Amino acid sequence: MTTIKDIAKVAGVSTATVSRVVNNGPKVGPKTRDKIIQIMHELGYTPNANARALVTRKSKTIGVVIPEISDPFFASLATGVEQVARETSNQLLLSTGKISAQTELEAIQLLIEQRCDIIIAHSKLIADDTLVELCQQIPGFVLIDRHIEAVKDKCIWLDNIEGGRIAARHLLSLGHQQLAVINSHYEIEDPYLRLQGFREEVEHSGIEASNEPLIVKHEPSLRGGELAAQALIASGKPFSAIFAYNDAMAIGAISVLEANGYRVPQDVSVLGFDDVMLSQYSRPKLTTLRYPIQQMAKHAAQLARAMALGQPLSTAASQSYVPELIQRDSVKPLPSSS
Amino acid sequence: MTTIKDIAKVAGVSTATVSRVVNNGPKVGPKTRDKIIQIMHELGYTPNANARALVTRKSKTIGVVIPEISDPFFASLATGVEQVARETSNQLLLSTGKISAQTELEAIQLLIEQRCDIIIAHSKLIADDTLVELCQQIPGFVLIDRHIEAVKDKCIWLDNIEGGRIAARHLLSLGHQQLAVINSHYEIEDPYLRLQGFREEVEHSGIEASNEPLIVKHEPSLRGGELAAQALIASGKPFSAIFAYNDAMAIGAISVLEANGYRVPQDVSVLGFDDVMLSQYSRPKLTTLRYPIQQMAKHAAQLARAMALGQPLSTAASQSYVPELIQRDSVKPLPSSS
DNA sequence: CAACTTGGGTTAAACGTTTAACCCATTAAA
DNA sequence: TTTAATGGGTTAAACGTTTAACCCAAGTTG
Repeated sequence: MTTIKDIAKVAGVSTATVSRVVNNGPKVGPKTRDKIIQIMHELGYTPNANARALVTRKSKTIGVVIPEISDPFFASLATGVEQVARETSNQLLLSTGKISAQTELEAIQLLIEQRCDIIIAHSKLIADDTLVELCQQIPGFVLIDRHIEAVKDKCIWLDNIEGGRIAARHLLSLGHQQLAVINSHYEIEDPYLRLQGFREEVEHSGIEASNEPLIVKHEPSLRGGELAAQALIASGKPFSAIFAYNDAMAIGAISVLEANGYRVPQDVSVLGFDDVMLSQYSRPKLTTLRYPIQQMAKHAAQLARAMALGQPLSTAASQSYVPELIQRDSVKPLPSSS
Repeated sequence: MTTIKDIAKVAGVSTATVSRVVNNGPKVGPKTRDKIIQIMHELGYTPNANARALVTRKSKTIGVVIPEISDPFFASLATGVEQVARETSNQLLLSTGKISAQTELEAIQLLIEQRCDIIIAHSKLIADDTLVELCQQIPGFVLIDRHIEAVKDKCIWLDNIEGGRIAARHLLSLGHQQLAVINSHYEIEDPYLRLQGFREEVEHSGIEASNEPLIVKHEPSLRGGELAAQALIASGKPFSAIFAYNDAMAIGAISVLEANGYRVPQDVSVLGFDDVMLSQYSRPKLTTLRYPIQQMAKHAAQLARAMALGQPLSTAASQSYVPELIQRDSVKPLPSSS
């Protein structure tokens, strides 16, 4: 590949001068500039980002760690980060680590090796201590979807408890009393917190103790939702509304419900979570709680950038987000017949 | 950040020795090795990938260019590439360029600056010549979803014409005669080629000339599908089966059809294209043509890697893929009443 | 006219690695 | 005992940039 030296030789100038025209620097006359540009084109020169990063100690790349690309939720996350990358003319380095704390850590490690100035990590599995250390070591390191009190100004997260509360309040306000929850079976915080908020609100509402919510756990996927709904039906217990862990589970549940003669929302209401694009495509269109992940990701990236630059972020936006109820067609009031 | 020099100083050895333990090289005794590893941990050393790339002239990163991350189709593409990246312990650098030939080219340029050994580009807008040039300049450069005869051994593409034929054959074989096509309105090859194949087969089948397929174009999205279906209905012309440009359009069309009293598939059959995850989630589950994009992306990445390494790919797999008919519930035979 | 400034450069060090070319003890083989 | 091989290192150049520190000629000022 052509280097700056080749150009310099041909143009009969020093590499410093060539470097200056590449970077639109000062100290080079218009004549020389034109000549060099000309030669650069002829020789098909492309600057070497590695050499640059090495000497300037900044890589112009922003790294993202997510479990996987195909999940639309994480794709939204990446898109949010990509937007700020574009705005700040940075590159996007994407690292995935889905399986274990080990692979998540490796994914982060790779980004550090690349000397990303900015890193947005979505990690559910790595231990708090490790993450705290990373936050402290690397200025531009920010956590998304996770709340660690010790480094909370480097976290952007969703208030899952409040999410659970909002869900419960909505269902209760429509008269539903026989509630069911289809939760994720993963041992991470989110399902627990949502359930906690949900229960809190249910108890709060003075519903009869005998009517404690039915709870069933499965993999947070379409298939998991189907299985969960089957379990719910098989239990023989009555329910008029379901709060699902995410939209995929909600949609899976709906299809099993309908296959079993329940109409949604006439017989059973189903409330989703996340508001991925899917939920608009499903029929009935899904009522759900919007997880503003893309916006959060943008925020995270901006925060990380500010941290990396050492400038505190001016916008005083809260780092904790509250999901928003999106009313579509899968949740309806309980017929007042009872 | 700690460098190899710091380690060397503390350990009282040369940087060469440290470098060797970092890379599991030979020529270092077990005692020294252990000591150095120990020190590396204490000082929290992380190798600098940029410096490495500079001197070895290989970056261990594989670049992908796609229009956007959020589209599930492109997310699948990226996932395919990511799989090979993981298998070959490479990094994934993702560059998006959606709007114009200009931005697509910029996205590629960025990857070249990073000196990616391997680049998989999805480009619909850049002119043939430019791409041919890139293919020739960069050994590990491969095109996906595009077929340029001059560099066809660096292309992986779908046979769109055959896709159109398969669609037509399937619909015709079920007795449908009054056909409609909902196509993408973008001025790229794919919609034309599919339509071409579709028409070919229709003419071939000796259907009456008066029954030429109804054609309507819109943006290839859910919304576009809705609008297209409306246009179809408004035209007043009869149709019993629709071939949609992609699954999103198909689903949009279905919702409008049902809203207008048509039942799918009893009154109208709808055939999608792509088989994104969506199509399993929709109801009725979508009959569609599978675009094996993830597999193609894997293939492209392997091909690119082989090219970069100068080893011709051993597997003699064809570089052109044919979509596969996935039968679900949105297409049914025409009731033989007529 | 001496003393500055300014425009347009050049020189050379530095960034953090890798690696070819050496070097020096030991030990083994002839 | 000489020669050869082997293990365990060191030295120093190179990768492609950027940038601080110089340098010089041609104006400008006072």
